[in-house]
Amino acid sequence: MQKPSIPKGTRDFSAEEMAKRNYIFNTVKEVYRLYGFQQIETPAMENLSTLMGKYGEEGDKLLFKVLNSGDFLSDVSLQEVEQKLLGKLTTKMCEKGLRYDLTVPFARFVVMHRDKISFPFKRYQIQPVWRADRPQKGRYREFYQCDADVVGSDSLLNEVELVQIIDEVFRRLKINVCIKINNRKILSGIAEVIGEPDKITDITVAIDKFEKIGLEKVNEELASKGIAVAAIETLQPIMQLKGNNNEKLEALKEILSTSQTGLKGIEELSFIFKYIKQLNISTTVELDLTLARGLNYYTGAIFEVKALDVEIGSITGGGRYDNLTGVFGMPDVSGVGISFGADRIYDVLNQLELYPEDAACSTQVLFVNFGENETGYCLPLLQQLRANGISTEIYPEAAKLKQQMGYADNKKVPYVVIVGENEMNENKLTLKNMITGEQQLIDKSDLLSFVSK
RNA sequence: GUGAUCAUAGCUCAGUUGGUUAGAGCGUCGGAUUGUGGUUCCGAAGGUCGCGGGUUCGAGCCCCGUUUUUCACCCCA
Repeated sequence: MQKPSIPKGTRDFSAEEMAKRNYIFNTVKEVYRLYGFQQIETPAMENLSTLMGKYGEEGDKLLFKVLNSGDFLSDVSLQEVEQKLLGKLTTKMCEKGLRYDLTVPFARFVVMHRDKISFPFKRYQIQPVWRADRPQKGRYREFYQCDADVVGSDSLLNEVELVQIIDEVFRRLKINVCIKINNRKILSGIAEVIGEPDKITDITVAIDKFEKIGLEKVNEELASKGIAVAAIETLQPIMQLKGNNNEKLEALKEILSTSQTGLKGIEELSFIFKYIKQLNISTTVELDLTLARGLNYYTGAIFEVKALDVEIGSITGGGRYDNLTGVFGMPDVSGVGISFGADRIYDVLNQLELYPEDAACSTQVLFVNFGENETGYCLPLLQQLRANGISTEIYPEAAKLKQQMGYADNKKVPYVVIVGENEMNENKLTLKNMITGEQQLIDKSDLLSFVSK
């Protein structure tokens, strides 16, 4: 006998866990719908050519590849195997891979269906993605993303709406969060001003760690990437800018006065903050210059959401990316989007015990099974309850009553109906309330009113 | 990819310096109670001590390898 197991970094979800997860998905879906987003789905597998090279060198390594069916060695030469030319071998043995995120497949979707899509296109997508990463806290090899993106619109109104969506979702979930916002153009401007415009990626990756590892370590990392000492020094006051959002933006205008790109970024953020102020959004929205986000395709605004009451990484992120579909031959289409990290939100809700009570229970009424005659008497009653929206079941076998009651108890069924010979003769039934333990003999026709409260 | 760490019943975990027949709680099943669950009492089933090799008279315990768990780094949600 072999012990069953599941692959590293994957999870089963129990009935109870699914109830909780669906609570999150449904909340996010409902808010997306309210803002006019439409749902799409794409396949779990994409052609490897669609995925490769879109997530950088690291990303390519983390792609799950799907072995060709049939004779997958047909194109492979002995020499390639002996020399372990892994790159060549995988392209010959695998032509498909599991999706790594929802954004790239979406870009592919837009390009393939551009004839049927009217722009701007607002889509949302809630599906699992896979990464061959080493699992650790809050990190899995299979996890869900809940993306919403607008493509084909440069308007900053989209950014404002996304902030509203974030605010709305977390208000509904009762999680206290802080929305951090920054702009890639400002980061580019900073890189220009300190005289290291080519090192923009290294700089953003380093300062993104500011909150986690502190100023000193960031400086060390910057130095190790070959950033000039003078440049690092110019960077210090910028990283530690104090004050409210407007004060920060004013200070930045001075600092970035020589950078056209930087000033454009400031203008964009000012627009967004202006509307957020008018809309009275209750969540704190903070300009955080150390927010960079690893993904390199962002070109404008970038967002990140942190839970205030739980120590966990970001639970939502997003941003603006110009030229999303360029790699697939459809230039000049800009997109902006966000992604809720459902698995981390799940952990937050669990730790804070914020799930509503009714997320757990399923069956409302269980009918005890005493045999054929009694079943015939009960089935129409089940039908009637179900027609009235009450989830109802009858125990499938005429097992011992003790066992049937135990089943109801385990499943937390609040009402049990007992019908035996006595009840049938009187055209009645016994209704037991499993919470109080009380039971009473009632008229068949009164059942619905008793259990529908 | 780098560095740690864990693995004993379905689950959570004990198990002394290497010493006879590996234990507990929970859960499951049966009974006390053949028409009454959640409480109580009695009883039972359930183990290749992750896997493979080694040291030893003797290994759950020591050594090596491997897989798995968890965690940190890289990167990321």
